[in-house]
Amino acid sequence: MRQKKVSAANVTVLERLRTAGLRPTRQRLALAKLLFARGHRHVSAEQLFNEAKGHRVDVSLATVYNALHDFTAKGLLREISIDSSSSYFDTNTGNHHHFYFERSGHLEDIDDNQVEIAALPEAPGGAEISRVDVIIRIRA
Amino acid sequence: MRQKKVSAANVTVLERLRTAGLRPTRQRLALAKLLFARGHRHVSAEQLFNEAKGHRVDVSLATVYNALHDFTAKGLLREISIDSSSSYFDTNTGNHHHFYFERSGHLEDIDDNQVEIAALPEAPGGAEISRVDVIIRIRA
DNA sequence: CAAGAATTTTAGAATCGTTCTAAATAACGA
DNA sequence: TCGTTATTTAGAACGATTCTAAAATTCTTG
Repeated sequence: MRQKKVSAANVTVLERLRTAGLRPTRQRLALAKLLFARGHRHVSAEQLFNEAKGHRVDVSLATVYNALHDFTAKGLLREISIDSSSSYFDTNTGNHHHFYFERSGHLEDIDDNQVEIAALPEAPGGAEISRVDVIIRIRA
Repeated sequence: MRQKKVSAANVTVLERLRTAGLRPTRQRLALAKLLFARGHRHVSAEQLFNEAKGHRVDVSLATVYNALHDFTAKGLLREISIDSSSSYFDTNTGNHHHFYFERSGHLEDIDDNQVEIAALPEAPGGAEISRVDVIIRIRA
């Protein structure tokens, strides 16, 4: 295989994978670069797969699923299921909420500090709350 | 077919269907009775299908799906997609929120007045908010 | 650097929930 | 009752996702 120049983005992504305890394989590096290149994103497996193809990144669909799940398990991504037809993966893993555009299926982040929850019920049996998701559905 | 005694529950359900503009067929009546017999519930299509079988209600799976969607379209049910693996239908159509038990996949209603949202962002472009869902995820 | 162990990738099959099809049946209104 | 319209149905089809088991790659150790 041809030797590839190690760019700054490459190094960063490589370190992120290593730190997360994931072997930085060619496929994971390429997918991580696509995912984390700029700003936060919401992608489905199929979307990422097609994007990879567009960038001449040769990966199988199974690998895209594996990578998305591995990244999620290691906290590099967060999985979102709003529409039952498919799952989305969010590169923003911090506290935040979502606008959901019902017509298009599009998702948009809402910063945590834009939503203020004044009262919440106790979790039954004093169970631990893993997180609170607020989804604002937009009909238009 | 054998003539069936028209019980009070029957009448109520029949009226609900008619009022909603749905023909009260044998199948829809039976499913509606199962759904609305007591308290609020969250059911998947498969669950309702099996429950019907258990009650000697002879319906096809396709009809269960049709009924659930028809009921939802007419406002008798609300559809919820939290776990991407399957959809749930909630007999509680009023304003309320949910506990979601990640381990079991179980859903539990939270009364609207138990959650107080003090601040919400504007919908982009002044779009109309169709509803706000709050999901409290319980890890335990 | 070589060799072995452990992990990852892959194509394609398999699975699962859901929707579609088109024909048979049932409900409605006149 | 009759014709019209809506509903039900079995089974095929579908789309997203997971599984399989073999091949390839990465890591570790010497």
